[in-house]
Amino acid sequence: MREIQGASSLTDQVVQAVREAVLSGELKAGELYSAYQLAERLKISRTPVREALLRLAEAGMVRFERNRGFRVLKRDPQEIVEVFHLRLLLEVPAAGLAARNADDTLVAALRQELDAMRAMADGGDDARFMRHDRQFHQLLLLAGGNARLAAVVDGLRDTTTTLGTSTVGRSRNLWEIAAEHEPVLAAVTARDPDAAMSALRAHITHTADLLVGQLTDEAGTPLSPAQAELLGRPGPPAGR
Amino acid sequence: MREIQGASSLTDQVVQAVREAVLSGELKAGELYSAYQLAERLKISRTPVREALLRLAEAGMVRFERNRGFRVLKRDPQEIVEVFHLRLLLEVPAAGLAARNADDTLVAALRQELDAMRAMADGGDDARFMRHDRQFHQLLLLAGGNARLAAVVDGLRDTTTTLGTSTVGRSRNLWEIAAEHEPVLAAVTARDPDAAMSALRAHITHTADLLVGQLTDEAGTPLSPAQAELLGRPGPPAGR
DNA sequence: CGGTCGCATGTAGCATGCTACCTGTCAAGG
DNA sequence: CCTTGACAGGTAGCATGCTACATGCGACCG
Repeated sequence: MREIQGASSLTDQVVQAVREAVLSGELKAGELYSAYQLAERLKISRTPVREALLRLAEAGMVRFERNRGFRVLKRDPQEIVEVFHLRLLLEVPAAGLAARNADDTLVAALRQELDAMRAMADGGDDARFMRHDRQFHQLLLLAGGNARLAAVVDGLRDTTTTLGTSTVGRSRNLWEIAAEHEPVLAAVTARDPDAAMSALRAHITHTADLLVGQLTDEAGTPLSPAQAELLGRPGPPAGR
Repeated sequence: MREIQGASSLTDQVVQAVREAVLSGELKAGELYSAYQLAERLKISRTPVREALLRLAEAGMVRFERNRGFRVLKRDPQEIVEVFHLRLLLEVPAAGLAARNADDTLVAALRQELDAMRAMADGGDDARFMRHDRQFHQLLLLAGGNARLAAVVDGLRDTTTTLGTSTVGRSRNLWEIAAEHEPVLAAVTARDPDAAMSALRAHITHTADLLVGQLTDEAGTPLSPAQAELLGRPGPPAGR
């Protein structure tokens, strides 16, 4: 018996639809929209639309403004920095635990996702690529033994996904990103926690740099020293 | 001009009410309830009740069962371990950053919260004590420079708060808990990141032990080695 | 011509109607 | 006595009605 459950609810579908609309630029950040019109456009009632927006509001993607509408929030560099700081703090140690506890099933599953990522990179299919990327990280995090940690990181990805796909020179980056997962997988295969941690740290840091660069190019405001420190100093300052 | 905004919504009030009801034992974990009846009991319509429950469901406090009702979820040791593992990963480094960046305003604010905690411990006022405890941690985390990190931790506390207040021999523990904050404050005052981190680590670990002990006493199932490892090995294995 | 106020418009938030469906019960049939 | 199946009760999920209110615009007044 399979669980269906997740895909069924109209609310869930709207959440997905709004995410994609923001990604595709159909809904622009900073702009004001109405749940009324959105419901009409989707040919459903206002209730599931509202509930979906409430969920997205809690995730920080939109904000309700009483009697005016809802606003798609802008992502500023500060936010990206914060999200990736969190990801470093959480994913790096989790990868270490995963490498320590790894079994062959995990290694095989990770390999499969990585292969899939490469295939999607060839095809230039951003969306599918991201799905497999995400799945790769999820597998790793779950293997770390903390399901809630995996859930938190998954939520964090939602907030950054809002940015992505500047659709420019993307396919080359896809290959680079896929390549960065290889050392992680190798370390897990070798059951080497330290190597897994540093490989993942490099990967996440690089991803952050790409996104931050993309945003600072647009906005023209460079990163503050304090922001840079969050990304450069993921763990306890370690050195005394 | 002051922002009011937050406290107004009926939905928010219901969220608060349900949290308190779970705490007070009015709503029992594992039991099945209906949004219908809850709305009737609160003398409001079903919509805000439903929206509040949806928010709590996302936070992992309740779960909807289609056409049956919603269930208040049981907290098992595994979950507590996961939450505190996360708190160690997030709060400890944040405390280090806070100590590094601390200014006198922060120190004064922390001192104030700690004093308030002691006063509430004297009065045996659990609820208020927890508010100041929470505020102490929030101040520290925000000083770490990552607002989102602070928000995530705040959410984590929500899920554990569901447990608390076994109301037994509590007042003595309140004093102990307050005392554990003293070294943290001292380290921040001295701008000593390492000391702040180890003090906070000790505090969080101790809190986790108390809660886990409370649960294992009830359930009789001791912690698995894997679970213990999550709490004992907060950061990157460090050595090496 | 500049400033104020009333009003039309549109929205979030709340209340309520409606439907499909899950579950427990109980009676009929083996 | 056990199995089966119709049925009543109750729920989540969705649709829709209703209200207070925030805003922009234009008329009216100074």
